Amino acid sequence: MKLEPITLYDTLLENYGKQNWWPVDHLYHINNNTDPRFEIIIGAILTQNTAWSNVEKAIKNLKQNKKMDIKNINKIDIAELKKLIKPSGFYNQKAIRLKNFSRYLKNNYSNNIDNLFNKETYELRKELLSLNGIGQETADSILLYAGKKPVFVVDAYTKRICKRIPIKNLDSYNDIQKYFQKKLSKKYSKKQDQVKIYNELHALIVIFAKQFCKKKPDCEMCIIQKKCKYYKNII
DNA sequence: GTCCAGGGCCGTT
DNA sequence: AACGGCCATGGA
Repeated sequence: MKLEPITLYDTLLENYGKQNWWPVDHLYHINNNTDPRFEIIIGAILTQNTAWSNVEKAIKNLKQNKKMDIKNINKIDIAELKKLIKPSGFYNQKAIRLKNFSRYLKNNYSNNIDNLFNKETYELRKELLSLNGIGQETADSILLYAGKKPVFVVDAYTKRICKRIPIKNLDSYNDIQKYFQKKLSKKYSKKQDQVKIYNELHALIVIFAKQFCKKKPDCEMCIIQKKCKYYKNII
């Protein structure tokens, strides 16, 4: 017995509703003209193994200092950048990673983010992965949430529920990603539909796993216990 | 005080 | 290929 990705999606959607990620600060965009894609990319780097509540503090600091823009990240003194993003943790390496990306966008795409996302998706993915500080999840988050590319994001939660529920007994990032994309694209063949469901499902997995399928799971209240082998084994 | 968070890199097997 | 140590803050 296993839970199909599409069934997981339907169940989570029914319980949580649409998430409409990436969680950008909408109030900010009313008062500013910065491209939200910058905020998504910067947030994707800042949230590496970090609680989003801490990332929000760093983002707020960047905004208050008008640095929520790749061009300004490129100009800012790195010591100042470290200070602003400090609440997000791992701030020494993350400052370098933000600098890396900003230099990359300037040198290779003339600071034009449309040029970046006009590139063929898997060519761009390979390129992002070659940057120091951009791994698979960060690259795919950038491609999906900023670039609207049909790429499913796998994270620690996805890996956990894959094994625990189970969905399919897979370990590697690529295998899990391929499996979800194969299953979901069967029902959603159009690119924009895939973007939408990959977007929603990843967001739903995050809130679901935070609430129930934690490292120490809260199975008693879990919304998918009936479909979960792990739950059936512990009762 | 302890645990953990929307990872990734690097060195060692 | 796979694994362990490391990076750091703030909330539960």
